[in-house]
Amino acid sequence: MTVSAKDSANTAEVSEVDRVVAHRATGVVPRLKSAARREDILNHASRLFLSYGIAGTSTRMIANAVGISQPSLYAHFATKEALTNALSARAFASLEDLIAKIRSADIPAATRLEAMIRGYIRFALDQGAAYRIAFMLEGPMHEDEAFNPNILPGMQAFAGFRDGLALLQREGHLREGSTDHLAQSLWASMHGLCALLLARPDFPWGEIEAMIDFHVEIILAAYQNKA
Amino acid sequence: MTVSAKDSANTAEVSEVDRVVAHRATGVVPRLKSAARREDILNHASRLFLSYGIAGTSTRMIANAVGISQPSLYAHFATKEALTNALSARAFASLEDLIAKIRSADIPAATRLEAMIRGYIRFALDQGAAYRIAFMLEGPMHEDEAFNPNILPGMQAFAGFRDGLALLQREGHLREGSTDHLAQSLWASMHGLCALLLARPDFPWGEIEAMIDFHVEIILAAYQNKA
DNA sequence: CTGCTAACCTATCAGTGATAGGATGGAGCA
DNA sequence: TGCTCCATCCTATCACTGATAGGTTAGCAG
Repeated sequence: MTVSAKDSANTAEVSEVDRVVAHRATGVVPRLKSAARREDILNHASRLFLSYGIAGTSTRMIANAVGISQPSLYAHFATKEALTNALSARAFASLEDLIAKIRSADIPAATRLEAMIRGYIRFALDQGAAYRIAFMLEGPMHEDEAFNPNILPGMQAFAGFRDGLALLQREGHLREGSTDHLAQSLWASMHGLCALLLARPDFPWGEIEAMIDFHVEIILAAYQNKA
Repeated sequence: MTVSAKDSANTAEVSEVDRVVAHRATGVVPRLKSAARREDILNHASRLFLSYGIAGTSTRMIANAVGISQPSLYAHFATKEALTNALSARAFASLEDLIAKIRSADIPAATRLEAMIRGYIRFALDQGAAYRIAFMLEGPMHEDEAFNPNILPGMQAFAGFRDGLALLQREGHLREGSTDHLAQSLWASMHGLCALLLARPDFPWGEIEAMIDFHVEIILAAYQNKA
C-alpha cells in the first residue's frame, strides 16, 4: 500500500487504522497563523465528513489529515460541536448570498420562486455535511430547551428566504395566507426531499434529477399564485 | 437520592452520574426469559432515547435502567445499532397496521388520502425516536454502499403507503402521473415537516397544530385530484 | 543574542461500544 | 432431597472517543 503525498484517494475497504493513516499529512507541517490553520482544519473536516459522516469522523482523523496533533484542534475550536457549527456557518453564508442574489436578481418575478427553490435544494445536496449539521442532527430534545447554536446559520438563511417570499407575495406571485405559515410549509416541502436524499442515498430513488424536477414542479404549483 | 447497592463506585461528575442513577432500577432484578428481557430493554431504551437522544443514550444508561450489566445487553442485541433497529422495527409495525387499516377502512375514498397523511405525521411525531432511527440518522454515505438495515422497517411501511396511493390513483382521487414519483414526492413533503419539527423543536414554529393543518391542506391540494 | 508568546506537543483522563471468560440460579431429573 | 446443566448474568478489560493539563519550541521584537 502506497500512501502518496497528503492523502491517497482511499479505496473501498479501509481498516480502522488505514482510515486514520490514509489521511495523514506527510512531511513537515509548517506553523500557521491561527486564522489560516482554522480554515485548514475546516477544509479537511469538511472533506472527511463527506466520506465518513460527522459521527464517523473523529477529531484524531481530522488532526491527522491536517498534520497536527489532536489536542491542537482545541486551540481553534472549543469542542467538536463548535467545529461542526463553524463549518455549517461558513457554508450557510454562501446560501444567504445565493438567496439574496436571487431576491434582487434582474429576472422575472414569476421565475424567482423557482430559482430560490432550486437554489436551496442544490445547496443542500452540494453542502450535505453543513446542511446536516444545521437541520438534521439530533438537537435539543424538548422545545423548552436552550436554543441550539447549530441552527443559527441556517436560521439566518431561512430568514432571508422568508423575506424573499414576503416580497413575492406582495407582488402577487405567491398564494395568499400567513407568510410565516407559507414559508415554513414551503421550507418543509423542500427540506423533506433534501433530507431524505441525504439520509437515504440507498433508497431506490430512480433518476434523482427527474425526481427533483417532479417535486419542484408540484411545489411550484402548490405555493405559486395561480394568477 | 437512594442508590441501592450494586455499583455506585465509579463516580466522577454529578450531572453525568445523576443522569445514570436517576433511571437506575432499584431492588433485586429477577432473571427473565430472553424474550421478556428483550422487550424490557426496548421499553427502557425507547424512554431514554426520548429524554437524551439516541447518541446521548449510552448502553450503560440502558443497562442501568433495566437493572442488568452493560455487557448483558449483547446477549439480546449484537450492537447498539441492532438495538435501535429493533426499536424502529417494533414501532414501524404499528405504522404499517395504521396505513393498512386506513387503506381498507370504510370511509369515503376522498378522505382516505388525508387520513393517511395525518396518520403518518402523527406517527412520526409520537414515535420520534423510532422515526429518527429509520429516516433521519446518518446512514450510508454513498448510494452505492451496502443497503442499510435501519431503513427496512420504514421502507415496508412506505411500500404500504405507496400501494395505498396507487389504489387512490386508480379510483381517480390522486392526480395523474408516475405513481412512484408521486409517492416519493408526497413522502418528502410529509417527511419534511416531521423531520424539522423533530430535529428543531426550538425553532419558533408558532402554534404547531395550526402549522400541521396548514401544511396538510397545501399537500392535499397539491396531490389530490381536483375532480 | 535574549526573551516572550503563540503554536504545538506528549501524557493522560473519564466515558463509549464491544469482547472474553467466569459465576450462578433455577428448572428437570435421580 | 440432591445433582447437573445451561441460560442468564456478571467482572475485567479492550481499543477508541472527546477533552484537559502542562511542558516544549519556533520565530518575531527588542
